Amino acid sequence: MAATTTPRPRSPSAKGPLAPAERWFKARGWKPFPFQREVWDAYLAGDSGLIHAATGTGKTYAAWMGPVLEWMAEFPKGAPAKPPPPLRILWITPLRALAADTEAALLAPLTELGLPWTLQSRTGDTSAKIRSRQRTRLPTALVTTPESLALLLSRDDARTLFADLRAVIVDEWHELMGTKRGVQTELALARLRSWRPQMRTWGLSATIGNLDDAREALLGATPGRPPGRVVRGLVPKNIVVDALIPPRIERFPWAGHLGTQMLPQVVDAIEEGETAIVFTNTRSQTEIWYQALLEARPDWAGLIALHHGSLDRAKRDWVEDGLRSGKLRCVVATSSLDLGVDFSPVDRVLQIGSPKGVARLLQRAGRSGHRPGAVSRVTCVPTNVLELIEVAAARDGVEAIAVESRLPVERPLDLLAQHVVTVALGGGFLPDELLAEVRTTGAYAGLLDDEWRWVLDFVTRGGDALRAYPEFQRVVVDDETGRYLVRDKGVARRHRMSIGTIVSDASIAVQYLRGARLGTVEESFVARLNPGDRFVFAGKPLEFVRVRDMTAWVRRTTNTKGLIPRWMGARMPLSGELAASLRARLEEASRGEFRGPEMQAIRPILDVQARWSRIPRADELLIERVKTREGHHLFIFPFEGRLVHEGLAALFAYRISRLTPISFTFSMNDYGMELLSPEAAPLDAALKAGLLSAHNLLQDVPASLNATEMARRQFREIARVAGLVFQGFPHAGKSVKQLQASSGLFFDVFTRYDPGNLLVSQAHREVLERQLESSRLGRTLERLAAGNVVITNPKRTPPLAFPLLVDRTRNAVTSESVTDRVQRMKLVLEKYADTGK
DNA sequence: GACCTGCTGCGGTATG
Repeated sequence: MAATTTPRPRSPSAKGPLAPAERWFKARGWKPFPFQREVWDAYLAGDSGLIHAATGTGKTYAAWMGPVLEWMAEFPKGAPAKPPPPLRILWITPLRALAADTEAALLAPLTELGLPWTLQSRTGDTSAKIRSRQRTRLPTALVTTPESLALLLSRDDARTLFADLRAVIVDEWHELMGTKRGVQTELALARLRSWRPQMRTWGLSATIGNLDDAREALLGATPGRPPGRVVRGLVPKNIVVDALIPPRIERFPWAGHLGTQMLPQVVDAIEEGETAIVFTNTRSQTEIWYQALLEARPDWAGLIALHHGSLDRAKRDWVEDGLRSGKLRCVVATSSLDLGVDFSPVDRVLQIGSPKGVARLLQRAGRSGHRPGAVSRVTCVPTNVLELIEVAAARDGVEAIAVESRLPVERPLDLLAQHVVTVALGGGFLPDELLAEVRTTGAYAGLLDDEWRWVLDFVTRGGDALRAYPEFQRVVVDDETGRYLVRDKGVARRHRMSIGTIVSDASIAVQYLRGARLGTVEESFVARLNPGDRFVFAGKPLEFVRVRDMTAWVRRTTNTKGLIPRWMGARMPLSGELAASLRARLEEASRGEFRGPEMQAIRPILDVQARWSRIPRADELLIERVKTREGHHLFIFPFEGRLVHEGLAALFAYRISRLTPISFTFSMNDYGMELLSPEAAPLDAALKAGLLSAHNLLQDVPASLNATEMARRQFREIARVAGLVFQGFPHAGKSVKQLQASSGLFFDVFTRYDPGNLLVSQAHREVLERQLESSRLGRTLERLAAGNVVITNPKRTPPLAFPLLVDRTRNAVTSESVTDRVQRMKLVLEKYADTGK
């Protein structure tokens, strides 16, 4: 390169307040991104805000350097080395594993810039040494989880602990927001802000549909607070969504979700890259695919692994290390690998089965190409013909950045009760002051005076029903000062041990007779086993020996043919965004337009659908009437996700049965539902009578299935969070069955003797919102009522309906329970209406 | 053509 005499202009910030950060970046051959400078400037100006950017694009240092620069500006000539400054920065993350990782990443600038700081994660490394040190003094910067933060707030010296706090950074805020863990974080932030009004809050988030809501929830509803920034980092990386196309579509199944027919293509795809993650939707599916891959490629033994939430932590850590170091060629995983440590060597991501949502697919795609500017690619593997449409729809969603929203949780009173006890422990409170503080959170901004009084009564006297039991009088009022306090040592201990909002599923451990724990399976699975039975778990063929102490003892065997455990997890419905894209793709197909390789491939099947019945347009509700030996089937296709269809099926059955006595058997999936009856249902009359009307929703919708029983089950979480049931000491804990039994007892007692109990109404509300997606259900009915109904009478079961037919044989829901549901729905709706929501 | 779906996450006592 020719020498040039032109002097380079000095960077304007070379001497400014950002200089140390610029120097630090330069030393590593980096250059700050404009958004990083923007955040630093905003921080130094005293602003709070939200940064949204993809992972691996420098948002960590965007958030971290603000407080670092502030400190350096305070000591232009160098800070005194000793003693290290007290807690200034709190870094909140939803994952223990992330805490350790973050700690390592943040340490480098501290040492290189010569800051006399201490930095520790309270979680992650749970060694007794760090714990006891933190009991006396906290580090300058602390990486922690929402639960650990709540524990800190329960210390009686909480206020002095945070006396020097300058900044709180909440990592992965999109993950927390929309859950009770997020609300717990909001409450903690409100507490900290009341002590440190100048404190700055920065959130880090992936792209979601409602970033402004996310910022509001994070920054709180304090009157007169500055609006706060939303800083956009490097977001739309190049993301490629493609698919493995079945070689012979006419031989590809019309139903099913395993997808092992695609094994050869998946093996080829794994071979193309250095390291791959194969995502599946369920835990049992990872076990099945792991075995299948091993069978296809025995030479991959030791090079492939599996990862899901029921595997022992040690095993998962081993897998994550193998992925990070590049020792593993392929890991089959559930969303347990969605978040967390950065696996830079991963260059191939496959998704088996429906992606379910745009955000979810983006998250998974982002696990590859984990460097700024790199291309992220995800390859979808259909497990049945119809999923090809979902792939095309998901790509549309990714291209249009039609990412799902995370809706904030509104005033959960179980968590408020927990928080009130935490604060009573952490120095005590005066009711009016705490109420004002709680109302500065987004979640409780609309908290009613009555609700607040009810919560106070609940923690001090146990509410109306438990008045007679001293153990529920957890908080007492000091006669002289009027402060609410916890005096009882046992109450304090039990409370600290049950802080948090996560309620575990029923499970029992699986362990070698002499040796390592493998993970956990459900009690119901073990109950089916006899000694000597074989099953495959954690990728290992095992022989069941016996159950003792909540542990299933096993020994190794060689025969890989055996049962595979199944876990009853939540049912993820197709997201509203993806469902809309799906309807749009069908609409195109109905006009004879087949864009892209997936739609081209599925064309023969959709031709069958069109010949036998019809391909519905986006504004059409397709209803297929089919008569078989089994009876009269109605197949109805709103394309709104399984949960909504569950509610709709119950509603439709109820409305039809009001016209004529008739009983139905149901099945549903993400596309629609089947109502099967021995006689033909009076469909036309029902439509005329308002089958699809959203009008009488509040009277007609039981909002559904076995609502009381569902609420009763939901109450387990509420009872746990509110502190009604104590889980017991670690390792000697109560079984989940016991917990379910005692929380069920509370539910029954409250329902009968304490009709005003607000936790019971909360259980009903949570069932409606979470398990039945009632607001989406209402919107769906409005959409259906505004569109056209198209009824066809196919001779045979067409492709769209076929999976419903298969599904029903698996788990039939009879309309016996519908009658019960309908009876109960009025109760539910009255309660729902009572809460004013 | 008659065919196996159901995720993730945290925290904690006591020690004669």
